[in-house]
Amino acid sequence: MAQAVTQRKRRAKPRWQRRKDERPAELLAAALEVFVEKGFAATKLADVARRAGVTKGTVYLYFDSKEALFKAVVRETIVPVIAQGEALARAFTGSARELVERLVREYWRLVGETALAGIPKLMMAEAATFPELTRFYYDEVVTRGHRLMAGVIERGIKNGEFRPVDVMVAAKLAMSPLIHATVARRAFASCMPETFNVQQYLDTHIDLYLHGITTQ
Amino acid sequence: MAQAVTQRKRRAKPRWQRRKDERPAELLAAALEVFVEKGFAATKLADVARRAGVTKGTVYLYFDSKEALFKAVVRETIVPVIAQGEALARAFTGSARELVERLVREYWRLVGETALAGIPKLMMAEAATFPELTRFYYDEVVTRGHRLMAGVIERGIKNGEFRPVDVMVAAKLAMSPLIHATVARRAFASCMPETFNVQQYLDTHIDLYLHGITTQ
Amino acid sequence: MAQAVTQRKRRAKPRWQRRKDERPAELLAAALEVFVEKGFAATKLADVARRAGVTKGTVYLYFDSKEALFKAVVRETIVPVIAQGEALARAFTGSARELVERLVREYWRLVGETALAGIPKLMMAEAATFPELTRFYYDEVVTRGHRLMAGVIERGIKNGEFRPVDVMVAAKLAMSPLIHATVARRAFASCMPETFNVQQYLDTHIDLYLHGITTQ
Amino acid sequence: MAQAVTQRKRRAKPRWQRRKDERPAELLAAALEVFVEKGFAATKLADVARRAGVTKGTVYLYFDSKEALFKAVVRETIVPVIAQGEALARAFTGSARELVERLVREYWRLVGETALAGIPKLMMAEAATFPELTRFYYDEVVTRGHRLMAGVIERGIKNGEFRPVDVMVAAKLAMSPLIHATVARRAFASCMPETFNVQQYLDTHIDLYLHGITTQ
DNA sequence: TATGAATGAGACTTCATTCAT
DNA sequence: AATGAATGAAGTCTCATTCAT
Repeated sequence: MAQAVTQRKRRAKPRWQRRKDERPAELLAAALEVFVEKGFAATKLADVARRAGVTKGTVYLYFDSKEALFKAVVRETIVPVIAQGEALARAFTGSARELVERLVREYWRLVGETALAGIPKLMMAEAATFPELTRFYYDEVVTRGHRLMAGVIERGIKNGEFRPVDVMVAAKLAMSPLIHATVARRAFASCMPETFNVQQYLDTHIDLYLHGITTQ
Repeated sequence: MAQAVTQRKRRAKPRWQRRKDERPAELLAAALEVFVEKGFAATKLADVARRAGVTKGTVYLYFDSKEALFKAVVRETIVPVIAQGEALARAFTGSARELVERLVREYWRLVGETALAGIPKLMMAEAATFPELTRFYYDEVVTRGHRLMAGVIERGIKNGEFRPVDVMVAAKLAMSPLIHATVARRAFASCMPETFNVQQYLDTHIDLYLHGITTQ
Repeated sequence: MAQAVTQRKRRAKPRWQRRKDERPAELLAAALEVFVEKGFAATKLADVARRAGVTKGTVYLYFDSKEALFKAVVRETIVPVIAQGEALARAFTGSARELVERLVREYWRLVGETALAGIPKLMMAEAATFPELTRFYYDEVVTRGHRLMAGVIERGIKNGEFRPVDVMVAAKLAMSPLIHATVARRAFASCMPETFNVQQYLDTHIDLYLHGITTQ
Repeated sequence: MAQAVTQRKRRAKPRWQRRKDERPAELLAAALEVFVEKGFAATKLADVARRAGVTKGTVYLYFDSKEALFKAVVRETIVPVIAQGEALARAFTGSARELVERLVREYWRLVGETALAGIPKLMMAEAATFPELTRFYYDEVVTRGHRLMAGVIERGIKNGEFRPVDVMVAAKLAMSPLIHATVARRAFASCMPETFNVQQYLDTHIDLYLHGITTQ
């Protein structure tokens, strides 16, 4: 009998659980989704909380304010991707052409078609509201990304694969169709015909771009 | 009698200027600025009103709601530009190469470096909030713009200037660096080095793009 | 018929009225009552608003914040009383004894038994929360009040009515039973027996105090 | 087996100290400090807990609620002082004059300059919030204190030391400068000049008061 | 036509209280 | 016995919208 009670107690589903360690990541993931969908100002913390499976108050155990949550979303989710790209470039042994193609496809695989795609959209929309965060993002993501690609292009110019061009400008032109597609795909998701084919878009970009930059 | 009325009108010193005709355009211009700067949710109608030189209440004499104002900003400011582009293409007599270049530069002149640059940014940011407006924008601006460029590319393929490619995809690739630059320039205005040179960006885009799509 | 409509329109009681000029004073009066009753932290602005016959939002048209409202309550209601006391003393031509008695009774008439009685209570309770306001109150009310009374006592000493004592200390001792009664009466209103007689308290204080300070 | 248990106990380093007996007093002391400093509504139980060296949850092991804690602070800290005063009076063998002076000085020694000084302040500030507690305090502290002093004065009248006066009123007048000083000293601590001399205030009060009440 | 005072719904944030650990 | 993560009610403050003037 005592045992029965014990068992019932043990089995009884607790109303909530302590998850001190997992909560921040769960909250960040939920916040990313909602911020991307609604924008910063229109996001209600109650929605973020609900999506993370907690209540409003809990958010404040882990983040000081809505603004702090927003900043954490950007700061903590995007930088690792850049690092991955840099590591990829360092380890790569093939031609510059191949590396450009590889980086483009990786960007899409890691950002364009994942939840991270929301980050560029957020920054475009909210940059003016968070100047400090924007500076961080511009330095640690935008510029660093461009430099990564510029390095590859420079290698290609040096070894004769590519025509001589301003490498930073060329890097921006390699990335901008990707970033635009990332942002626009989310914005116009409901409008796009089923026939729109991202892979074809990527393939054609790579084709035209490499065709355009290659010697001869 | 008519004279009496006239006299009364003339005598009465109006407390406010009647500007029934000019007001809407002034309000739309002010609203565009503020919406672009702050986003829809963070925009205060009082700010819009102040920038237009009137007070809150006046906005409601011309627009039913903040949402209606926002929709009007988008609907009434962007469509004319597309029409201009289409007219340009119809009238153009040179090569497809030249027309592509011309359209790119015109986009920048008419949108990229004017107040209209805010519209694409707004749509990226607020698309999810206004599905109906987004559908309108996608059909009447995005798709129509792409079709315009696609027609030019098709012409180039047919007359042997360009390699055979999917014309809608190629059109998107011709435009996306422009649109991305339009949006990003606003977002990162405060971060960009003085050395960033838009003309060089446009020149290089045209150069690489045409180089990439041209036969041979 | 048209006239009937007009009349009905004119008669119809408006849902609210514009009272730009009267509102601040009405709000301050309502706020004083509620702050005194509940204390600063436990006061809800909605209560203040309701008591002033408006809604929450209206309070913010006239005061920046709850804190600003609190400070205004103190700053704008108490100083005039001190000035009145000072004027009284200046104009008085009788003996020091008579003036002490007169000031004591005036304090009670103007503060002790009016809504202003709440101010000393508020300051005792909230001093630690508003250091700057407390400094203001201490300088402009407490000290100024003490100096006023000290001046009278000094006059009494000089003309031989009173024994030589430290005039500031004696002034404080003339006032403290008044202020304490002011504060305690509110706090213990519901506990005090009907038999408690403020006039007797004042009479006895004046009697004992003057008896104590008078020569011989 | 018993040994095994012992060993396990000895080895296990207890995460918390068991202090079932000391805790309540520690919590009451901490609570008194914070309640006095901030007022009831603005006091956070987390602050009280921290000052007592425990955490929020622990408070609830000893007190049912914030309100219960507040009431306990008042009920359990002040009554003993009254009892001390009563004992002092009973045991006193000197003149009424001397006893009045002695009680005044004892009040200051035991309340005015100790942590207990906060209690009167608290009651002034929070009386309206806790009617039942206020009734208790009024009966068991205020009235009892007044009766104590009134008894002494009555003794003085009977044996011819004092003039015939209403003894309860006179008792209140003996105490009110003390209580006011107790409360005001805390409130205006930061404003008071270093030159303010409590002893002189007490001395003068005793001097004037006894001078005023003494026969001839 | 224009104003801006007034409204009131709604969001962020705090914190007393509970309860899983 | 003690902790502190989680809850959720409640309050401050904002701002789109209305309406008396």
